[in-house]
Amino acid sequence: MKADIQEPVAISNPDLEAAYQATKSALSQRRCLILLGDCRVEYQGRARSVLEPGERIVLVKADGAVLVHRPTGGEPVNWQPSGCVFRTTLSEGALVLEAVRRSPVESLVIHFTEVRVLVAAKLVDAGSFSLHVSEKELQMAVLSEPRLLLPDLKPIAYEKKVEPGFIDVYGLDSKNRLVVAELKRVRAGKAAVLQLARYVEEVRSSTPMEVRGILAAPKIARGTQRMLATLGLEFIPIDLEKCARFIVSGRDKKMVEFLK
Amino acid sequence: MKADIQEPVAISNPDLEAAYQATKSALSQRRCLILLGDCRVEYQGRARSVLEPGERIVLVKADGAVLVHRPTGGEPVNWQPSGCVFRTTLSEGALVLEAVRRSPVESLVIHFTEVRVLVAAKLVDAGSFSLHVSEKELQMAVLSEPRLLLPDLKPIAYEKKVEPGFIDVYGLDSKNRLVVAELKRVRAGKAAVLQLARYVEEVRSSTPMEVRGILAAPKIARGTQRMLATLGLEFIPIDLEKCARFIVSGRDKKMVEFLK
DNA sequence: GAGTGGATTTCGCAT
DNA sequence: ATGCGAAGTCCACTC
Repeated sequence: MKADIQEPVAISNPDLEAAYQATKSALSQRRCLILLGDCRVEYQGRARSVLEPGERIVLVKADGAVLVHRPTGGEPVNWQPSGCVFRTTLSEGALVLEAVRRSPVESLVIHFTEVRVLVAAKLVDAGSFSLHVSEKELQMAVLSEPRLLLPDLKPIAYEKKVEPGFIDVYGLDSKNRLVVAELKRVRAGKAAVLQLARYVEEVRSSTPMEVRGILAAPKIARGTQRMLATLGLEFIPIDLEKCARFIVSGRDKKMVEFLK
Repeated sequence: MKADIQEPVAISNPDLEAAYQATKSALSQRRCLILLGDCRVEYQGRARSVLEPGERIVLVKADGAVLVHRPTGGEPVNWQPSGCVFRTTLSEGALVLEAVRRSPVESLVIHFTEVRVLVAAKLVDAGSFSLHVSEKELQMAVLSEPRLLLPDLKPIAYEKKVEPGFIDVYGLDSKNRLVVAELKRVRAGKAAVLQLARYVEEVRSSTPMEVRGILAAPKIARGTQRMLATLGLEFIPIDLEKCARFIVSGRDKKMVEFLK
């Protein structure tokens, strides 16, 4: 039946010949393919690796991305980014799947000696994905509602370039002190403090104005509080929940772009 | 049959009740679980995300890691690291899989309205994984064969602690100049130059000896060459292929450990 | 448990 | 293309 080609295929314990045919069919039709079984994996490219035989889950996606997953751990042990070219062969009692890509040249070769489950399916996925309160969105929220950071903050610029890097938020407070703020959406650590310190030092050396260095984050790592004080910087805790209410959309982002 | 419990299970188009039972069974037995079907995903924790309905592949590993993969792209759209606690429910005509973890508190909720394929299997994977020519192995290769870096290098120490961090390779050349080398297995960028500069500055300030700062990498980023010259540092291109021939095994690593 | 640094990081954005 | 910084980074290792 022709319609079956579009239906998901799930085969338990196929022999290698059947797995080979199903794999070639799935790859040529750009369907997603899942192979579960005993395999050996070699990678050569930016680095080199060998994964000795064992049971893994191999996922080949519609765009040619490949993932080899062991039974544990969140990350694939081997992978290949999308856009691979495939070669499937049956040789010496093994199903060999080779995924090669250019730029950089790298190849992933998977030898299956046994396939326990094979799944092939054309997936339809048009659902939108939205991630909220990213660092960028936090920045936008603060720029559109500066009181989230300081009640009397007037932003002048954002991502202002200074020698060590970019100042997240740059502005003035009601006492005409320059405000140099570093925003972190997660707990601020030593690195954030040092980053801020470099910005503040640079700004202070370039103006006679008083400069406030502000580290704004949900919380601060233990022990870094003292470092902040030593460097004459301030920590301001921010409420991500509250900031989330002021996240600005793409269109509204343009409203603060003139600050740049 | 009891033996079947250990065999991989692959079910096509199960109704939600069957999928629910199989999912609970797989999770309680800590088997790997693959669900392919139409789902909606919500994440809340360090950030927040919503993934509207569509067909995806959900992978739950034996250690409680969760991956939600769309039909394309190498990375999961949503995930949860290992060590999650699960709750599976059937509610309002949907199979709901909730994965929660502490520290940080975050939850991933997957609502399946349709399961097209379910696979559950206990995977046995004892195969070793070895990645060659890692930064560590490059370091070991250079320590065991210093001429890979300089024809006249005599290593004194490695990972030598100085204030800014650890010096990859520390030694002397035939003219009794101190050598401070920073190794990179990929193209060296500005960061590597600055890192090396800090080490060299520190060493120079602590000795009257002449100090050579050497950045060793397959190649160097455009524009950083000049920075190197300005800072009085050297760039030495290294051949990873050649280094690979001198990669030392775990046992041999002990041979250079006295340098530490 | 938290802190540090590497990664076949990947990804996105600006140059 | 390249460079630079962020990431729900993840991950391993140290303290």
